[in-house]
Amino acid sequence: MKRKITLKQIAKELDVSISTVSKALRNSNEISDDTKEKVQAFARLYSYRPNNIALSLKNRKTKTIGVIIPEIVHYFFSMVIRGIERVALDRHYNVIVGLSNESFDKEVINMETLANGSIDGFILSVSKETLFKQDYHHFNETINQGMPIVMFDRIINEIQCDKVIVDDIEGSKKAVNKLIGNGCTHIALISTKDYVSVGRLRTEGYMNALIEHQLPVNPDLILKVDDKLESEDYLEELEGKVEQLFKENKNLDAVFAVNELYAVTAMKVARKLGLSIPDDVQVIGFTDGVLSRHATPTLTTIKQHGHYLGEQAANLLIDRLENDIEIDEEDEVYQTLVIETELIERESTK
Amino acid sequence: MKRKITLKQIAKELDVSISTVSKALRNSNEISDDTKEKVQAFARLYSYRPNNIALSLKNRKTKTIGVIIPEIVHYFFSMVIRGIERVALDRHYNVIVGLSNESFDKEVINMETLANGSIDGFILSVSKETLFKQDYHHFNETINQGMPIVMFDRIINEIQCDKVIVDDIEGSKKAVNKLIGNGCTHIALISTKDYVSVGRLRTEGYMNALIEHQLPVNPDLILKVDDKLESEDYLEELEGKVEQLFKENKNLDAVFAVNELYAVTAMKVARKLGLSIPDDVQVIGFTDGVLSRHATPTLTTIKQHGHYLGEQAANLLIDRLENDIEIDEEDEVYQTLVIETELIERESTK
DNA sequence: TTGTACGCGTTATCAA
DNA sequence: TTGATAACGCGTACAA
Repeated sequence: MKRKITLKQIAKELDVSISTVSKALRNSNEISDDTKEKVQAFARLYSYRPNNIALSLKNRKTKTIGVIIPEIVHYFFSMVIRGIERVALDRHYNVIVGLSNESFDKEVINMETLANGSIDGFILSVSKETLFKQDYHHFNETINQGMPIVMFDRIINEIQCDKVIVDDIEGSKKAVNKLIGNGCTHIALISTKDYVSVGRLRTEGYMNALIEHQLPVNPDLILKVDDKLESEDYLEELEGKVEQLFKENKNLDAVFAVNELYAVTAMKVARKLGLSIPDDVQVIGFTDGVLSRHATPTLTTIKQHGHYLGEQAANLLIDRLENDIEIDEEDEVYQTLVIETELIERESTK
Repeated sequence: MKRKITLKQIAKELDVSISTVSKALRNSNEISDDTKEKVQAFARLYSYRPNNIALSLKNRKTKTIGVIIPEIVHYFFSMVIRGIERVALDRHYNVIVGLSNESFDKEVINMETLANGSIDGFILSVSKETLFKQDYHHFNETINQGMPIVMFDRIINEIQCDKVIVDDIEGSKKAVNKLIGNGCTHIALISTKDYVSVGRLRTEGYMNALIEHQLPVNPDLILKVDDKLESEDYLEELEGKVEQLFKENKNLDAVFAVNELYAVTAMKVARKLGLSIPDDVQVIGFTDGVLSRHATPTLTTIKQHGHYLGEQAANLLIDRLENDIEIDEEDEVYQTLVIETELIERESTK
């Protein structure tokens, strides 16, 4: 077992100084061709690679991005990570992933451990608990320490940082407009409670579309589900509520759901009640994941382009890290990128 | 913007030496209570935290695990990451994630960048291309440098390292036994090409079960699909092949598929051909993911306990890292943990 | 009780 | 053309 070799060891072996080795390896023309040759050959033989940690310490930058997401077993978030990873690899950055698991405490802990020198900046999506508590001190502290943050999807408007969001309002409008265009007039909404920003925005888009088409906004058609962690019980409860929605609104002719699970559940309930999709009820979901593509019937969805979003977020962060011209003052300019959504039409709509 | 504070700055401010500060903060009884008080108060005020990078360099360990997986948008792999993360957080380790995207080159690059000091050890699942090429030099080199590897799921037997695998053979037997128990006699298998180890093992389990029940192994009932990256075309091709399987084997009364997608596809094709599930055809898949739980009908599956697998892998690695008694010689003892599978019965079987 | 010196691995600067 | 030294931030053995 040949341990990792260092400059010092090479220097000792070849009986030259450490700095000579260092320069020779970087092909400095301070060094004679002879020595360069010798050193490089030896280094190659022992496959020398500079130690990242030492470089990080010296350069005061780690070339590592910290990513904190609420949940990884989730189509959208894992697509975002894929996008971040892709750009990071291209631009020679590493990615450390922390999961908040929707918990405020874990989010804080994860951020604190990473902020102590392990990374150069954060890309994160805020946990539900944090959104609920509205306690944002950890974000502010991180930013105050000079560590940039890029928030995506679940963002906090008041925090001064770069943001990348999905065009939730427009996306929802697209969905509802499609349903209206198909002749639906009693369109139900299945959403989350309002403290989840994306649920709120998608609800807004839903209402905007109705209003713009002079259709009434009927509160009875709006179901806001408590978004607990997924469990068997939860699923039954969800189905129960959706079934109730259908039964109390016999004239319901379409459903717009703010995520895949709600949409698939709506289809399941509709089928159970003997309704045919898309003839009796048309359904559109948000997030174009595996569930939508393989549901029966296949689900029309609003695609968020999570992969692209991740790429944009990573570029935003790395750009800021590398333009380290230290504007320093209060007049930092932050961007908010909006990623367009796309309507993917499948069998659940006409 | 108050930049991260260091021992040096505290020392300067309080007009004491760096080591005094260091000791005071670690509550050394070499230091007077007065000084300790003063230093600690100051440190608290400026929320001093030791720099991880400096510690890593000093201790020659990073307390960071490198995880390389082929794909993140994948139920099983993301569950494994969740498990790894959980243990890592508990045991005060960070997790750097690298995606090989099923590519040999990316796997190599990712490992090389991480191995140069960024991490203490690897947890990884081998990419398909690597399995196909059978080029394992990067694993051997890493291990030779004294960096431990834990392989999971897609492993390589010849490599000397700890391993955690799913009990693929037994799991498949469970599935097929269940189908046989339900009276099925013409059980089709939809699997991947053989170079994917798990596909091969699951095929083996399928055959074992048949043989043990004195049922014939009929090659016509075995479909081995080329496992390309998921694309629209690929899906159509898959459906075509599965449909052909059904049509050429009218007596087919059950399908065992080595993943969710194949299983769901089988159900879709069966439905299209007017076959009822589970009355005409029963279906079982491998991997108990979202797709299975929300398919129609819901899918009976073999659950792999990916979360638990991840936890075990992380514990195995960290145990090895921390028992650094340097056995050094050839007589290292490596373990292979086998994670039991579980049959989750749902609507697609009787 | 406090401070000095050293080393972790690297690079940059300056001296030889 | 080469080498010594300092610095990145920390902890610790040893000296004062």
